[in-house]
Amino acid sequence: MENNYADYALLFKALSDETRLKIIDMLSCGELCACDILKSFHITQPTLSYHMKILTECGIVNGTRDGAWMHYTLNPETVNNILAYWKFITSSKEDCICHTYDCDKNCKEENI
Amino acid sequence: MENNYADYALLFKALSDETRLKIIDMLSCGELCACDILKSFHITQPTLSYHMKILTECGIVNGTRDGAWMHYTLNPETVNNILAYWKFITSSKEDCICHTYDCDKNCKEENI
DNA sequence: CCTTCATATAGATAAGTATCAATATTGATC
DNA sequence: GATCAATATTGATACTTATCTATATGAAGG
Repeated sequence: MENNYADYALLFKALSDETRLKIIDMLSCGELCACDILKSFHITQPTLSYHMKILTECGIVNGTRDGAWMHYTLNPETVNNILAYWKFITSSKEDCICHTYDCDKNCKEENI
Repeated sequence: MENNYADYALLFKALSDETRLKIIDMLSCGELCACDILKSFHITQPTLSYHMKILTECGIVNGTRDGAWMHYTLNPETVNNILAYWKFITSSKEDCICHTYDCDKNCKEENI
C-alpha cells in the first residue's frame, strides 16, 4: 500500500461534502443517471455536474455516457483503496513515520 | 449505524488535508506531544495548533494536557466509526436512499 | 514573582470551494 | 438541419480554509 498523503487527502476532500456523501450512498445499490440523482436534491443541474466531476476525477465514481445520458457507478477499486488506506494509516506499523519522519529530509525529497 | 451525512462530511473534511493525514499516521503507533509532532513539519506552531484543534474537535484525536504539554492519541472509536460508515454507505442495503430519497420530503424533515 | 517554555488565540490574507444564472455543447428525433 | 433534452462550461459571488505574524495564556523552575 503506497502511502501517498496528497492523493488520499484529495479523495477525502471529495468525501467532505454532504451532497457528495449522499450521492455515493445513492450509488451504492448500482447505476444511476445524472437526471435521476438530480431529482433527489435541491441543487441546480450545474451544481450536480460540478459534484459529479469531483467524484469522477478522483476515481471514486465511474461515469459512462449513453447517448445524451451520463450513467454513474461507484468504482469498487477506489472504494476499497480508501478503506485499506484508512486502516493502514490508523494502525501501528514497523516503519511508521512516527519513528522516521523528518520534515527536513522528506520535504527535500517531496520538493516542498 | 446512523446515517448522518453532515457529521461524516465534517470528519472527512478533517481528513482532507495532507498535514492532518500525516499527523494521524504519526499517532497510529501511540501518544505524541505537540512539540514532537511540530518537529516533523515545516509549519509554525499556531498552524499545528489549528490542525490539532480540527482533529480533536471532530473526535478523531484525543488531547490530554500534562502540565504545559499536550499529549495526543488517536480515538479508536471514531477511527472505527469512520471505517464502518465508509463500508456502510458504499454497500447496497435494503433501505438505501436510492430507493427512497426524495429531497422535497427529506429537506422538510431536515429543515433545509 | 520573574523568566522560560509549550500551547492557544486573534487578526490578516491569499487561495480554494459551493453555488447559481447564463450559455454552450452534444445527442436524439422529427 | 431545426429542435429539444441532457449534460458541461463559464463567470460571478459569498463563504471557508490554511497559513502566517503577533500576542496571550498558563505551567514549571529558579
